[in-house]
Amino acid sequence: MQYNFLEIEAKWQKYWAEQQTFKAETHSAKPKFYVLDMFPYPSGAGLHVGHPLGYIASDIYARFKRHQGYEVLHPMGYDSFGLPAEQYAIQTGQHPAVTTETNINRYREQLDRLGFSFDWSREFRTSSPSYYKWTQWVFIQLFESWYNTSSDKAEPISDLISEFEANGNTQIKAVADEDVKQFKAAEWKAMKEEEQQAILLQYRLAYLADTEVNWCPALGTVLANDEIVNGVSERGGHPVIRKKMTQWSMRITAYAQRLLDGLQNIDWPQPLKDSQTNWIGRSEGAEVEFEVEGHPEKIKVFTTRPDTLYGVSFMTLAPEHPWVERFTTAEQKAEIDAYVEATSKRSERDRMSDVKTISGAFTGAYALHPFTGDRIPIWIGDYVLASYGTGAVMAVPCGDQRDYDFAKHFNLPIPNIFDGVDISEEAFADKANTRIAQSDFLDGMDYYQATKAVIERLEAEGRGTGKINYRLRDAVFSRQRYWGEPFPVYYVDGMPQMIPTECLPLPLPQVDKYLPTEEGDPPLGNAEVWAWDVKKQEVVANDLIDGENVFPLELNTMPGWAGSSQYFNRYMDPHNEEAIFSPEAIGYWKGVDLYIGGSEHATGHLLYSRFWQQFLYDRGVVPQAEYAQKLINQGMITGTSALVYRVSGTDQYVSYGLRKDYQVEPLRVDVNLVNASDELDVDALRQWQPQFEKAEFRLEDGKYIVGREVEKMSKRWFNVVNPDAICEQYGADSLRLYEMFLGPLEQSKPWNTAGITGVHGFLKKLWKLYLNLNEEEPSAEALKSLHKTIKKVGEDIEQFSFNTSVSTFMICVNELTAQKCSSKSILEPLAILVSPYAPHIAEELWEMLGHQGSISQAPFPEFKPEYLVEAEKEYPISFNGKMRFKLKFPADMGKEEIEKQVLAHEKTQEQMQGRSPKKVIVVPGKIVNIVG
RNA sequence: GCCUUGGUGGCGGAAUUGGUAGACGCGCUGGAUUCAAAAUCCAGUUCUUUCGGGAGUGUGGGUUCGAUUCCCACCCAAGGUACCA
Repeated sequence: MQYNFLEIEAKWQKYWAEQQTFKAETHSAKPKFYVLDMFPYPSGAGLHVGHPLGYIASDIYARFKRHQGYEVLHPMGYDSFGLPAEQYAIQTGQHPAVTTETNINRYREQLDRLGFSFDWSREFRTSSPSYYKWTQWVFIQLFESWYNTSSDKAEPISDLISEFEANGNTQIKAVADEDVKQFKAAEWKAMKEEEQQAILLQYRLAYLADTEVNWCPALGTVLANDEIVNGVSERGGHPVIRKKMTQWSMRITAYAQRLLDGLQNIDWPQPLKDSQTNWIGRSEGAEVEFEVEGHPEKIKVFTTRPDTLYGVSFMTLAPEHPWVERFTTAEQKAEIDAYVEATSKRSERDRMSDVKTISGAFTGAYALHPFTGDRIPIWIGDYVLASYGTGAVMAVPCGDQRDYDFAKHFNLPIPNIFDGVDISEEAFADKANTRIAQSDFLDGMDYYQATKAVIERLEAEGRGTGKINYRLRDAVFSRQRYWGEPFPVYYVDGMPQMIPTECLPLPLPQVDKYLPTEEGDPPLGNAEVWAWDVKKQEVVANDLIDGENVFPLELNTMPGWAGSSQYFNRYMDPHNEEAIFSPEAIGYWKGVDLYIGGSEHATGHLLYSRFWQQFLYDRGVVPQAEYAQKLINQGMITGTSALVYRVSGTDQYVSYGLRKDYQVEPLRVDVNLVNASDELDVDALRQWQPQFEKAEFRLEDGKYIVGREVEKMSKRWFNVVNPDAICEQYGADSLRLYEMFLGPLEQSKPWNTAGITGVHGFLKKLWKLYLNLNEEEPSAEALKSLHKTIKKVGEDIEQFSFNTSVSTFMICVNELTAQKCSSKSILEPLAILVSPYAPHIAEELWEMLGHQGSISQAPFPEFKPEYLVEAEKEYPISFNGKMRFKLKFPADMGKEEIEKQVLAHEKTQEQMQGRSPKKVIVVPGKIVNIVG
């Protein structure tokens, strides 16, 4: 009987689907385990072999946990709102929902072929109204909340209103807009409703504000900072400019410290934690106020070096700083105007990449030193960014290299306030070795002492305060797109109002065109039925808008990360229509125990979703502040491109080894035309593309050998390998094993289809072992092979070292084959061990062993150390640390006896060549080392 | 520049707390089987060698009886981040 993988795999996939083998029960007496994959965006290109890597790993873990007796939740769904479907809609007029549906079906087919143990009954898509109902619901919760700094958590906005009514806002400690005005209770009560709403908006966690945004004209939308790479849009590479717009934002900055602190409690990869830490960018220092000569305004600066306050010799404002025009003197106006104009023309990218050019201009104004009263010239310079800190810097050239370079360039003074340090060549920025001088009351202090002293005095004199600054900005939450979640928002006199939660979901309206309107409104501006009737509580036609009962709805939609920020909780109770999830469901599943996905989401999805979770935790919706205890980043699988070498200007192609003798240009060809020995199928190439039809080949040893290059798997390099083709030729079990066998999960590694014959051959050998099953007592050898494997594989899975378990299986099967083992008592546990990795063949073998039903719940075999005990140990005998030969001794032989026998051995004499050993080290059970 | 991760045969990669470097697989070489091919099976495969051995885990030092593993300095690659005050 042959190993017919196609038949076996189809059979069991059908069985699992029909029996709902992997359906997770929320009301289970078993302990729970939640294994989650980052859900995919279903692109039109389908899956290539790189995509399932993480899914295979998580599936192995999920299946392993089922064998261990856990109730396992292992769901899958689709992040199905997104740009590509919308772009396609713009080009073709086809509704994005249609494209998305087609792509999802293709994904599902491909996923099904790989034999994953997903509970498909829980599947959802972020673009279905039944799902985004709850995305809209969370948005409303954020709108209805503010951040209380005193209790350090989000609280209902109704509490804030009560506080305003009782005491005004002077006592309140909250995270809010910078420019909130102070008022008393009586003043609050006297305000018009509209005015009150405007103030509340300054406190809400989801708020509307005029913000300077990254506007991408080509995409017609706003982008978040992390959607911009090197100054151009991540998708499409279009230029991005700064622009002021009224936008929804999320007050994620309120959670900066908690997002930072939370990292210590979760088992996530260090590089990922580092990039979140970096992104949040906490820095400790002081905010200092400088008076300006002849002006009522005081310039606030943030500094991390308050200890160097006496070293300030000038001040630099960002050219975009709002007060630049105000401070500039008549004489300097022309120069400043020209500089501001020039800076505004430079793109962010320009300013970023050009670090050598030093530029700036003097405003003619002077600030006054808070302690000495010295006059400090105010400059502007494009090295200061308006978006960081206060957009102003107190320049200390002796202690900061950029300030130093600026001072040198413009001949500004560089006072030295460090004891015993030479600053004639460069600034001195070493905090640890700082000793302050020429600084009045700070002289002789180190960095810590001086910083403390300065902050104390600033606070005492009311000229500044200690401050912690974060790089993290509030997240812009509006997108000028069609294919996203609509905001559950309508506008009364320009003030946003929430649609009642019982009326959700607010579904996306139909539009004729997916482009912005002629007036420049977002695509939803094309909808004709997009107004809210507060009486009827339903969406009605726009021409009914009367400003009394019918109001316009929001035209923006939510960004890509909205739908993925709480999906992991929704899987716990995905079809609940009454609540985002039931208390029982969240109470049982609690959170994700293992989350596997790519590291590219480090500062996007993985930061925003932690923010939403913290918020929902504050509001009592979820029981844990962090939703994923452990996270693993799977590495990328790269492609191995194949190159042919065309002799310039001809139709001749020379083999790899001959290319040096000619002037050639390398061309990439389809990797599927090349075999395991790098030989090209030249006839297939001639048919592949017309340009090769008349090609002539210069061979070496009768073969055409291709060159190889490892690079990202991509259609344009012709190195994409489709998992469907692999399943067809070798089967899903072979593919699963091979993906794991390639190397450690977290590392990136190149794909080369050739190697798959190794694991495929292993499965065939495994199959053969089960063809003549018997009930005989197993040999000691066979028991040893089995228990060695149980031990190693169990340890490997817990450590996510899947590559080494595949090797272990191979060794075990090689040994059992050599032993001619057909004993059921060995092969039955072996089938369970293999089952998480190669589930189809394992099910079939389980059936051959005489079982009915699925292997998936069979208990994981127990390791018994007594089978590994050996009577003899083969000792490596090394000389000066180098192993030279081996000797066998009884396992219980003592140190002295071993030493005696080794020294007496003729091979030892040979090695020593008459020298006498200086020292002999015997580690029982390990090694013998002779020094001499 | 800074942070992080990594560097072992022709290739992917193994190597418990420091204790036999190169497991396992690909590829390659030779052989068996076959009309032939595929498939399968057997033997060999780090380099070097005067066939005794010798060298060897990015480079150079150090600790140790013993280092791929620990320490110091450096080089290279990948990922993240950046006029961040």
